[in-house]
Amino acid sequence: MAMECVASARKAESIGKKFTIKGWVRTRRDSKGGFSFLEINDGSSFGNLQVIANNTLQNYQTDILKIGTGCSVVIEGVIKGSPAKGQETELVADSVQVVGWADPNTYTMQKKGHTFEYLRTQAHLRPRTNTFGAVARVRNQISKSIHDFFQEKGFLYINTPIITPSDCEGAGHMFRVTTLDFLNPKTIAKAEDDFFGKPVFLTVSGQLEGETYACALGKIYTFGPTFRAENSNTSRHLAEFWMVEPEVAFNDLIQNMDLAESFIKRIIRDALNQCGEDMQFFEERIEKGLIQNLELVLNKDFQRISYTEAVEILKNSGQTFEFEVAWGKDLQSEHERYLAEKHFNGPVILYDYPKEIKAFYMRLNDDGKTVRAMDVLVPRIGEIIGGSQREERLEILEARMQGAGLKPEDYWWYLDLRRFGGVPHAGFGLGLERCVQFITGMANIRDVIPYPRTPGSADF
RNA sequence: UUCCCGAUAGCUCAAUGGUAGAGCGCCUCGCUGUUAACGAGGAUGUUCAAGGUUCGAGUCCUUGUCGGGAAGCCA
Repeated sequence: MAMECVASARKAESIGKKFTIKGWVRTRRDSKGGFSFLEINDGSSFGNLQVIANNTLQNYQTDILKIGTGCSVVIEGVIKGSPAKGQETELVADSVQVVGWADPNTYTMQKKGHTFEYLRTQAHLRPRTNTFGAVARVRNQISKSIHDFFQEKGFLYINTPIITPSDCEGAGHMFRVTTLDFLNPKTIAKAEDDFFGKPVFLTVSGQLEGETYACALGKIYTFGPTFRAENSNTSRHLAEFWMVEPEVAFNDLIQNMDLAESFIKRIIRDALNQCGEDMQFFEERIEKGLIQNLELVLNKDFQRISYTEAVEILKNSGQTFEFEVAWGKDLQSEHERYLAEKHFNGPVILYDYPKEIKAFYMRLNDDGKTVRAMDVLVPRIGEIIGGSQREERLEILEARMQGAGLKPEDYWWYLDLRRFGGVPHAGFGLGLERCVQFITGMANIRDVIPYPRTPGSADF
């Protein structure tokens, strides 16, 4: 990393070296001592590089004194130790070239605090702020950790289709993909006339296709965009989000839990180690106690209890919940948060849920009432991972599909995995944006993806 | 989708039914190895939209639009 960027220029080992820095001005402060301070950011680190621009520069009066927040510049100079507090190094400019001006009367990114609500209307410029720069870097690190984690374990990265004729969950609304013009009814004919000759949708999960590759190649993961047309208006839902879905042949639910736990811990460890300055910012300005909470999750063994045990704990908790706790009912957010935040004060994995509240493909237990499902709950977020051991027995799977109102013949290829060389296998899904929320402490999911897509809103 | 809250200067917000305000940002000047710099002065308004009540509406009523919070669904 001998690149000439702000991140390296800020390090003491760069003192004495000649640098060319290309970036955007955050602030300018003039000194009547005969020079100006410029704070430059180029995205390579959270902190800015302080530049000293002396009034002996030929364009000092004509350009430099007019530089404001948002201007792009190319600056050449030598890195020196900074005589004042606040930064280790500074760049003493030999030349300052303004590449692009930013009119301070119309430029919407001001030097000081904007609300996240306002910045959402400026999604194209918000990456120039401290917060969104930090989110982008941490999100990138998480994506890298995801690939590193699985690649180092020998998983294959599989790209499952985004346009699909199958409905993975058997529930939930999907986005229809069509070339038919619904605004012009005269042209509408039949579904067979559509581009693919049948109804197709944007994927809600790559799991089923992922299973086919796991049942051939052993260990795989998918990592791509996912779409849900649910009318969910919350700080934790997007219509378009990114999901990671590992799938491992021959794994059972316990091995699935082990994988999920080490996976989460790897992401946390990398974020703390690789994004220290960004994480410190989130700790100080976004969520107090964030780092301590992450270290708690990193250092604690995840508690593992069955759904049935969880129901008993909640019933005996003495807490009054808005929603009733009863075996057979799904746990509500308040219940999950009580378990992760109050009762265990740390991450919890719940498993063996009633079959009625879980998907058809989860393996039925011998009790006939529960399935090999698991949810990983963490403090502050609640469910961050959901997964299961898959049903590998053909007859039971067919029966459960029919019980869920699905036609087994529509899933002939999925059932073939059970007909030919079938094996136990297990996997889980992690929503990337929820993971970014968990790591950064950002309260609203719309602020951890560059261009959020939510019901009634697809700007930019 | 349900419930609650909100919409006023570029931004964040004030304003008993009676003359439209402040802080920040911006501009000018001053001061300073400054760093959310500081001090003084200045410019800035279709009060979200459409109706209604009233002598008079930013303020009250109705509808709509947009935003936020909580819940449900989930990742």
